[in-house]
Amino acid sequence: MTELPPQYNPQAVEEPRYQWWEAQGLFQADPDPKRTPYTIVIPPPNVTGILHMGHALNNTIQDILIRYKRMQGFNALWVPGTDHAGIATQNVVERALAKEGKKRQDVGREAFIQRVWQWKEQYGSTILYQLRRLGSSCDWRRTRFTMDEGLSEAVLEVFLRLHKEGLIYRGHYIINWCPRCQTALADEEAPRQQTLGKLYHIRYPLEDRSGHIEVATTRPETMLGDTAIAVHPKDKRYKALIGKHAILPLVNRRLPIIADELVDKSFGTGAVKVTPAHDPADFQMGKKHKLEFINVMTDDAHMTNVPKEYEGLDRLEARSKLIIDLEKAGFLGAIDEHPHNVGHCYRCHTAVEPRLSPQWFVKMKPLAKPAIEAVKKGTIKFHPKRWTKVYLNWMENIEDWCISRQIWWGHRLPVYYCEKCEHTMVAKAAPAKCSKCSGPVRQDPDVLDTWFSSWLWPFSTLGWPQQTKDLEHFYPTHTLVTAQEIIFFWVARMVMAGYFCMKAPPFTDVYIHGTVRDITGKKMSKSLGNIIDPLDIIKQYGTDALRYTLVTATAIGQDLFLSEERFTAGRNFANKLWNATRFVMSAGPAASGSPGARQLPSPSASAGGAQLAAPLGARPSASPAPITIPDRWILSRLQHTTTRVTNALDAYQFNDAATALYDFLWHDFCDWYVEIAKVQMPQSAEAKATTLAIMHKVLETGLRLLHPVMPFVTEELWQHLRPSDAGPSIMKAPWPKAAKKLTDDEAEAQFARFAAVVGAIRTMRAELNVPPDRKPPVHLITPQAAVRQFFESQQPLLQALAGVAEVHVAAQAQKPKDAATAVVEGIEVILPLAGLIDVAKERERKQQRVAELTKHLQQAEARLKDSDFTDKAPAEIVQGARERKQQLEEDLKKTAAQLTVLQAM
RNA sequence: GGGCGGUUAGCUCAGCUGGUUAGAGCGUCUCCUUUACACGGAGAAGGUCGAGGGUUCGAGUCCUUCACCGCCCACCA
Repeated sequence: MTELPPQYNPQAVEEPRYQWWEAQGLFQADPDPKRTPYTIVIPPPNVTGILHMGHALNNTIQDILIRYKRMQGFNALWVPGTDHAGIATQNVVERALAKEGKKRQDVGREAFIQRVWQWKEQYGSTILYQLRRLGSSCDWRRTRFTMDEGLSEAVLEVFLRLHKEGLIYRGHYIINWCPRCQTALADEEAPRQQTLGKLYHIRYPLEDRSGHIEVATTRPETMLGDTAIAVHPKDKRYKALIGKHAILPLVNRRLPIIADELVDKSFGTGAVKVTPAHDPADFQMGKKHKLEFINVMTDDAHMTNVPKEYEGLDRLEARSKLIIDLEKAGFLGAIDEHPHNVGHCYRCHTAVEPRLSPQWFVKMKPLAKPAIEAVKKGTIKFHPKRWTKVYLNWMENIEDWCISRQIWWGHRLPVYYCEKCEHTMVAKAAPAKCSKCSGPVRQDPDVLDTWFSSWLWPFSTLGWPQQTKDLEHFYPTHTLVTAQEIIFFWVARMVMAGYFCMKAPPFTDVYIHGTVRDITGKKMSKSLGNIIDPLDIIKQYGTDALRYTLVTATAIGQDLFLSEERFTAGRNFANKLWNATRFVMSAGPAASGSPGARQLPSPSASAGGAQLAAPLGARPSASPAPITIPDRWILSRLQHTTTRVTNALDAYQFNDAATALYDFLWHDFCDWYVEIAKVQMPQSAEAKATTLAIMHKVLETGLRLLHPVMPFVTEELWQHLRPSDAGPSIMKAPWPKAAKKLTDDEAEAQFARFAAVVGAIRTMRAELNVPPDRKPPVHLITPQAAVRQFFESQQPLLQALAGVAEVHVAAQAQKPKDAATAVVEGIEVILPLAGLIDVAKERERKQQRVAELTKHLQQAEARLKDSDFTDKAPAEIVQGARERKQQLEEDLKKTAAQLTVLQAM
């Protein structure tokens, strides 16, 4: 046993300990039909990712679950991996190319993809190493990547199956187009930014020359692609115009005036120009009303298919010119300032252009059906429950999924076109020639949306489409831990894929945790500069501190607001445990090997309790040592804590589990029991042996319970305390079970009385500024013989913990002079302190106390007088109220008597 | 425009199925270098639980209206 330094140094412990765990193979799990599996698949971080607080929270929670279940004896598997993150990764490499003055088109597709792979090999594991720093106990042998061979096979397989069932089709769709990057962007890749734009009012003459209809637009240049004007069907102002035609200014195209409920009567003029090829809403109207789709912009946002004076102009040049021309021709109305949200390319910040383009889609409605059923039936449960509604609402209104992306990095669509006859073929490998006309074939240039591989993650990582042993044993997985942002993108789609491919749910429980925010409630983000870097925190405070604080900072599913100071709580807790262990170790070994050493006495059924009953172990102890009320109390508290922690973890109430352990280990164990141990141990060899055994047992059990939350410090300390018959690591130590026979209400009640008396004396000492070395005698007055007997037996403890000399226990109160007095739990506490008492001040304090007790007593009496209460409330509540009233009466009587004495002085 | 969450001590938050005198951490104040720990110990101050209404013997907890803060979804051109 080595000497422990007085401060816990996480830096010295964490990395070596982690490497040891990994080297021992403690994270590994293999299929074993004899054991019950518990599986988690990691939400794969982007391969470009670096660890942020969101990851830290997400993975801490998963690790807590996995470590907990592993200790409970489950065959616990946590599958790690990364996501190829199409656009994000392509960007990183494009930026590197840009430094060489090249664009991806300059190097070509093949070479570019080579570069991305090189980048991935070099940097793609960064996030995985960072997850190790966090203590994540993943089975790293099983690390997967969404572009791995096996996972790519799964992607092709599912594409083919969907296609075969008629669930994949090609169609036109309005997408976000970045004219600078020349690619389509998903909505989430084109975040909307508040932009101060202008709202231009333009007058379109009516065909019958009876006047004009005025519309409002933020993008006047799109008018060149207008093919209709729309109004709300119930808009009285325009009702008469529906079915008539207007003339598009400068172009002179004839536009039907249509009615559609999509139009907002209150916006602008209530009439809207319809440009089906350049606006998502207009697109819908275009389809519904069978309008013409005119694309008026090229890939780089220059005008095309327009009158020749505008042909080839940049979109913004065209806008300026149009405004001038409209003005000249008298078509232009008001121009208003108009702040609105415009999508911007997330990497170059260019305003995106909604644009019509051919894309591939998956029909979602048929896939959604079983995914809705599963959640409705409770096969899959959300925690907290409220997300169920969000999920179902989205699923029931699900739209088809656009799965094609115009980038290079990703799974290329297994779609081939004949160069000659344009026949379309879907196949895993390129067909040699067209199946229809034998012409040459080319592959579709697009790749699949990144989610098209991650929706297969729960089974593709276990080997699907092969029928593997892993799949058989570990699927369906159990808990999916994720953030609310990706319920739709990811969670919902995994459920659909699970039923489509496996005919079974991908997981049974979904835990949705909150978003990590800064102290002002903002999301942590680089651009806001409000990041707290988890790796910084790990360096400064240690991984356990980070984990503890994250877990206590959030109730189930609530967002957490972090400031750096909070992490000191976790660091201090780890240090407290460290020192508690130092003390226990220095007090003596747990007498390992000798019979009865680890066999704790259990509480006696007889009153008084200073007597030993049967030991915990199988063999009866040879030399029984007395077991005291505090002994019984701490063991009983341990049982309650075990139950509470277990229940909390089962209910995903991680904060409650962590708090329960903090309270127990810090307050019950360190503040009380360790101090008590210092008194008990010198009393006799037997007392010392028993106290030591209890301290070892309680601390060791507490460390097990805490291990899922704070893995490093608990392992380190457990290695020092480790009973000789335990396994090599706390990771494999069985999860503690609460022992009914050790729960002890009587000892808890007695101890509460004792602690209250100690507290009363301490308060009096503090308030009267009694010097620490002054140890007055104390008088305890109570008519209850059993209580007197108890306090008499606890004299040394009271002396040490309350800082008093002799303890006088009596049934009758004397009239104390020059004494501080208090009443707790019906016990009068009298502390003679000649020379320190300020009678006037004491009197005032006592009066306040009497007033307080009177108020509470009146409340209690009023309550009991109410026959509604006594009749309708449960008997035990009424009984409790009676007892409380009695206690208050007694305390009040005695406090009043003390006041009388003071008043006489 | 829909939906969801929040509003409890100076600050950050717990308080799960309604039941004694509403808790914690941090901060503040007082005392303590007591042989595990000053990343510590002992004690104290500090709250009409956002506002109104309702259900109930009983509401921080359930229902309802409102106010403010925040989030998600949606086609304000």
